[in-house]
Amino acid sequence: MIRVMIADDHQLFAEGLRDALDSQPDLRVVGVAADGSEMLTVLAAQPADVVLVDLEMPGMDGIETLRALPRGLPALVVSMHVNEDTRTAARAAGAAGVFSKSASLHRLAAAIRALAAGRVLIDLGDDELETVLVEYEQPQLDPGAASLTEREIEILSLLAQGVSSTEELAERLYISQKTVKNHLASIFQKLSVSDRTQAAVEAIRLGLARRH
Amino acid sequence: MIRVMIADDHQLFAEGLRDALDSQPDLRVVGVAADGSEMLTVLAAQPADVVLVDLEMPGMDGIETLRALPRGLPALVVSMHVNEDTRTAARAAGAAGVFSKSASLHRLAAAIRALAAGRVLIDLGDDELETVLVEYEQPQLDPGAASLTEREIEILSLLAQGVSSTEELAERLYISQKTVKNHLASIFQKLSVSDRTQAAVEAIRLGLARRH
DNA sequence: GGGGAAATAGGTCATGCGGCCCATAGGGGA
DNA sequence: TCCCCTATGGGCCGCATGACCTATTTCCCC
Repeated sequence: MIRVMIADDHQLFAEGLRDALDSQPDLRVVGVAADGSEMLTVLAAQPADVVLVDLEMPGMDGIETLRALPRGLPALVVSMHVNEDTRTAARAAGAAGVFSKSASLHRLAAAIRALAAGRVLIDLGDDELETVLVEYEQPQLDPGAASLTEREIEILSLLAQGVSSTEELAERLYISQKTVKNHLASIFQKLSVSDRTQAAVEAIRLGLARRH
Repeated sequence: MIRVMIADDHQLFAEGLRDALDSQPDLRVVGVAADGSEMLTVLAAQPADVVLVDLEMPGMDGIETLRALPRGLPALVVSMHVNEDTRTAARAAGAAGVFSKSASLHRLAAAIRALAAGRVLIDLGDDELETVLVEYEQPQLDPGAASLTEREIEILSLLAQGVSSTEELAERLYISQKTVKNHLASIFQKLSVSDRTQAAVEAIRLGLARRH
């Protein structure tokens, strides 16, 4: 689980980003601050693995904040307007990457995973950056969840939508009820749960509810 | 269920807001567009009850978009910088409300509910606006969910956390297993579901997972 | 060509679950 | 005062569920 902290004075943006990143199964936003000094305060009480910093903030702005961050804590700059000047300034202040607010959530999540894994993105060319982001675009699931088969994921997805009875699951998948029960038994093992209710809760947590 | 559509060229903001609003049990984001003309296209295929429009967009900007919207579709302007000029321009173009991106998610959700109920916020003074937002700050739950008792919500909350067996539920609440089953039966009726798996899925959808 | 994983399907069995009865105590509103 | 709702608890019953084991076909990879 990668712990993320956000510093941005636009509350709607920060709270929206928080919910969006929290809906990634391997990311967890552990704090939201309106400026740099607030983030440093929160960080003291609540450690994080990656921080997102807006450049334009009242009070302690992004560049000052980057300089004040603990060494070894990767910081991603997320700014409204990104150009060569801001990129140079962010690099000099120690940022590990720069993204525009016009970037996609998908790419931002990938960048956060890359930073948490120790990669530095800010010196990469466009092609290299793209390669790294593709590498990290999938959520890093728990070992159990990662070994789920296609069919198992399909059943979990239905469970997460409230299709709970063996009968209806079998009808939806055009297979016998016995096979459904076999798949469920396999799912229970892999997710370390003991019934379909816990499996459904876990499926939702893993973000398997929307697929297919 | 209030259907919401978002037009904003900052993809990260739009996607974050989408996930954040979707996590409100009574709101559903049915479309995200990068500018006004794209939103009009999406609207043609997918009706919405309220639209959120950014003022600063490339292509068809916010004011033009407001003018082009169907009559009777309430629009909320969500802009980076809100001042008297933008407010006047938005009102003239037919916006029902104006919010800064520094507003809180909580207030924005309340404003969306107010707009969906036919209220117009843009002409209100600060105190009046506050009164209306307080009135709409709670999610408008389904009739069934609204009549849940405290104890039933407590059980749903545990279910949503994966506490699924009658035995463990009884232990957690210091009551007999029989009472747990009675509460569950009552929950099934109110939520129109037939087992605890469906109840858990519904509880998570209603946002009951975090309480207590 | 052979080995392994995935998807399919069957059998058995104890137990948990949900449906439908009922009862009592307490609190709050008509 | 009386009634309704909530929380608590019980009994009974039929069936679904989960645990354990075996088997076949297909497909991919070594």
